[in-house]
Amino acid sequence: MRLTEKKIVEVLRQSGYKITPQRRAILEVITHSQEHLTPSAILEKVNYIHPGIGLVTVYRTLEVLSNLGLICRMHTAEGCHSYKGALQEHHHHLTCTECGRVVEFTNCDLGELEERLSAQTGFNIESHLLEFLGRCRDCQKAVA
Amino acid sequence: MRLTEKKIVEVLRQSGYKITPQRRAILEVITHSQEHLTPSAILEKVNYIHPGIGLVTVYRTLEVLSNLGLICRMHTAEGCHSYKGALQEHHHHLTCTECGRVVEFTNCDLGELEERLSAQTGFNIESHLLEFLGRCRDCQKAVA
DNA sequence: GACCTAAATGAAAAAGTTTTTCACCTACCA
DNA sequence: TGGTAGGTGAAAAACTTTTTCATTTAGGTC
Ligand SMILES: [Zn+2]
Ligand SMILES: [Zn+2]
Ligand SMILES: [Zn+2]
Ligand SMILES: [Zn+2]
Repeated sequence: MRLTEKKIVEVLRQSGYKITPQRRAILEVITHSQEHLTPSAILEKVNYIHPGIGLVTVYRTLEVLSNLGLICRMHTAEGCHSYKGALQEHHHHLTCTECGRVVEFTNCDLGELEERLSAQTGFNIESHLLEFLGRCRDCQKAVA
Repeated sequence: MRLTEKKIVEVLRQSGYKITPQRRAILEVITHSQEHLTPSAILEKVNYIHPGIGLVTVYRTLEVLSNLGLICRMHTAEGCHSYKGALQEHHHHLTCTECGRVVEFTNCDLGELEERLSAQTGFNIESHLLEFLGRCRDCQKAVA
């Protein structure tokens, strides 16, 4: 079940955040939309409800909601760029969130899941994005 | 095996691209680095080898290399922002590259792969990113 | 080696996104 | 009904990415 506006407001209040008309407008847009929206797209929709709201407020609200896990932040195919020499084979990355070290792995085994999803949704799946995040051995030691 | 600078140059030439000193410098940086690098980070390193090279050239070269599949473009944890109301459960997305429609799924089954990677690399894996891209039923029809 | 041309480059400007700053405002609690 | 911590908007700053255009150059041809 998707979180309702009411539930989100409740969590915000419990976490000590104020419920402003701006935040309500942003919540209304997000909870009523099926698609993923960029901050500017959210602003555009919010302005129908609450003209004059600033993009800054959208950014700030999204950050709060995101930190509380109340909205989900998605990685768009374009937009975040970091590059590395390519392996010839299909592969993915395991990245250390502490030091940035990257390990590659080639056996992603997503075929079965992909088939299941394809059958369930009717999508013709063309590619996938997979990435693991964690802490490498050294960085684990460093903390201990 | 990672692609060597020599091999990349060969493919570039075969594809009709010119081999300029700027491109060589960029290739040298990318093929000799273990980490993922942002365009600015690449420029910084390139400038040791070839001072005066422009950031624009870096962007242009990365695009060419990326289109030819000679480098790999990675999604960084920050930087690409699109938001949606959250499901309460852990979930991922299947997105239509044509119309943007998004389907959520909750059974990602990555536990086994995660354990294997963890054992192999010593990483303490904290989270993962998974996303499928394809064409939805409607968009498949539209083409046919 | 000199010449030609399509492709590549660099500088500058434009466009777009995200963050910072700061004076003013307001939700919410006592 | 204050008081105050937290929130807002406008403007500016900081970045990233794209576009434009005049100039240069790699690589093929003679
Ligand atoms: Zn590390
Ligand atoms: Zn894979
Ligand atoms: Zn579609
Ligand atoms: Zn998952």
